[in-house]
Amino acid sequence: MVQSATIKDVAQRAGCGVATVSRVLNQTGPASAKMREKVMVAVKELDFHFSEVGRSLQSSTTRTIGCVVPSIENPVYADAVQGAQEVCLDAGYQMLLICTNYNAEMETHAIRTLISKQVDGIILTVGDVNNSEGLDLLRSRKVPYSLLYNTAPEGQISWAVDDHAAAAKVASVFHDNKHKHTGFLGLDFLSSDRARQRFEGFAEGCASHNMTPPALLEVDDDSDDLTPRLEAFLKQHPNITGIFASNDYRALATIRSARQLSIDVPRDLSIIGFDGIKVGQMIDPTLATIATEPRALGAGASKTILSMIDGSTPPELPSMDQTFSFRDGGSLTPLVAESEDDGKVAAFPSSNDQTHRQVKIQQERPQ
Amino acid sequence: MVQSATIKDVAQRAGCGVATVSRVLNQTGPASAKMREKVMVAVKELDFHFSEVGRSLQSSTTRTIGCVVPSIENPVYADAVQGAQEVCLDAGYQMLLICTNYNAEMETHAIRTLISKQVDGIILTVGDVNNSEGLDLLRSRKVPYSLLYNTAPEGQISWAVDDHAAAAKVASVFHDNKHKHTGFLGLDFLSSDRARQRFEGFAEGCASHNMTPPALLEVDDDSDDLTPRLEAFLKQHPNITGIFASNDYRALATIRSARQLSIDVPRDLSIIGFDGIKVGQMIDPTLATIATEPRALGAGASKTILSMIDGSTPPELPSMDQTFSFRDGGSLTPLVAESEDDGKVAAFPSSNDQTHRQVKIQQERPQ
DNA sequence: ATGAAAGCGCTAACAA
DNA sequence: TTGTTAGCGCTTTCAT
Repeated sequence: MVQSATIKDVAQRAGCGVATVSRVLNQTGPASAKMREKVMVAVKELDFHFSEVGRSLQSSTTRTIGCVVPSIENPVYADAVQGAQEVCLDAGYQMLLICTNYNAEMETHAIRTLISKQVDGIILTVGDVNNSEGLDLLRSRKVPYSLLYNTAPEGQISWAVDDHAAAAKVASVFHDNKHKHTGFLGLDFLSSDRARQRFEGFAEGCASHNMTPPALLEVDDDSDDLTPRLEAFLKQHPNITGIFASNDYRALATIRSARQLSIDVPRDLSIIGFDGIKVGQMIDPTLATIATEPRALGAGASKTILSMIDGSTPPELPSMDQTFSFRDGGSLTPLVAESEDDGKVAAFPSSNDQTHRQVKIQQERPQ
Repeated sequence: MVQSATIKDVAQRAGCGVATVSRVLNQTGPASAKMREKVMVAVKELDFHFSEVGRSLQSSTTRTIGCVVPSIENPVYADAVQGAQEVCLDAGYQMLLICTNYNAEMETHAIRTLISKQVDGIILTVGDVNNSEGLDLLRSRKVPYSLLYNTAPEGQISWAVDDHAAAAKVASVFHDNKHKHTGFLGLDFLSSDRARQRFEGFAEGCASHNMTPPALLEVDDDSDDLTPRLEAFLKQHPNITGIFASNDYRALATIRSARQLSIDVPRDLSIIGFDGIKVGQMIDPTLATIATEPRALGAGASKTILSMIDGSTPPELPSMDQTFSFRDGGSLTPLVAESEDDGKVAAFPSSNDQTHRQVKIQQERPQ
């Protein structure tokens, strides 16, 4: 890497002191027209640009924002980071990105690194908001930070989907469509804040609509073959008519597995996903889901950070129910109950015989 | 942001000079056991960490790699960046990410910025390899860089899919499945290197298999409603039996549009996509596509950069045909030709009447 | 209006 | 073995 021209080179070439060059270029002090001219010429000739490193050392500001997320292979984070990055760039900041792969140690290390690099602020998603070494570090160092996709602990700012409310909304949608017996498909839901919020919100929503408590289908790993698990699950809970999958990929996987089991979606089983990924609307049936706006959340987090840095008034967080919306899709269909005696009788035949299942439902359908 | 302890503070506390602290911490010179001890204690007490900014100024190295890609909303780039980032992190480097939104000005600006920040190397995808201001800049400044997803100009290194060969492979797959009349669906294909490569490779592949030259369906924008365009296209080219979409999203959109036109995929029309996104295998029909490995490419680009920086032997580029593989899927079906007289007669009924189309094909199918 | 010089945190050459 | 100091590129007093 060839040595770039420094301010000294410019000064020399322009025949003046470095201070003059600095003043001219930064418009931070007086300068005669001829000096300005000479400096500008020298700058052009040398194609001079300030070294941000020198600047940073002197100003103890780096115009860099750190961003720590689990993985941008997850499009939710990718989009959020993209949104955050754009806002930073517009404000003349660059973004240092570190992905932690859902690893707590990496998380702490990443934050340490970013502090060492003296980023002016950090946007981050942590594994556990209530127990994060990195977060403690940030607080003790008074580094501005803004949480992203974490449930905000009291008094803190987090740009996140209200998982609890969104999941409750799913329950209410199922209820509106006459589904009474539902299941929740989640991954690792006991160790992840977000998954737990979704399950609890869903369960509470079901309860408040007098639906049966959702049955839980927990998968260990997304690479698992879902089909046998789903089969066993449906055998065990034969009257389930709707499944809430904790994200869209798992919803798609569920549809696929159902198909392999000759269970038609939505005729025999309704599915609702979470996130609102783009492909959900490009497939058949389209995916009913909770649509979220990762870009907007990322952008918001950036705006919060920038306002903390320059002391301007922070952007307002969206109200809880603005962080998501239900998006209808072909994977959800209203259920026409066979009998309605007090809701005690299953709205769905309890036989697990697929043929029967299909036939019954076909009968139930409007046409 | 509270002021962190500096090396001076540590020296003071340990009762020694700054050089000693530096030597101890960097293990870069002699130090008595007791001095080492005193320093370590002071470091612990102050929770001292080096300021990378100070270090960078002095060493003119930042342990930072710049990464410039169009957009990480495109999962291909997101995955590549993730792969690149992981390799950097493992080597103790951080990554500055700038997305250009497919904008050439942004691209140049991004590169200038990264140079100002004195990144030690840059991984980048440019719009036009043969005419890039940013690339010129990098060359004149002798900044190590590695191209990603660009067709490598002679003598340069680029971690990319061989679009031309991959597209030719698609033609040969169509041929193996007895398709003779095909179409190419592309976006902005004349101004983008990659799209052009894919079209040309496909066209050449068709030619070499004595298929008719592919008909071109160019869309202006992914948000376009494809359905009417596809309808007009198929009306104009009634004997087309297979479409190669220039990426998987467009392939999915094509399937959806076909469905709206009562054209069954793959019965009436086979579709092959490009990229190999995850959802391609989760939907029905599964998507036949060119599978690529963005992570591996990103990781490779990082390794190249790192080797340029430390002067070690660079990783070997994968051979052209290792950069992709054809992945079969339900969206492609073999065609059973109606007549085979010298391949001059369409393998597909030329009527554009959908019903007829379906009926004809149903007759043709094995069962 | 301009320049000389101090100092940001660090490393490395040189002295002791 | 240890400390002093120059200097990396820049901004900012403080003289002039």
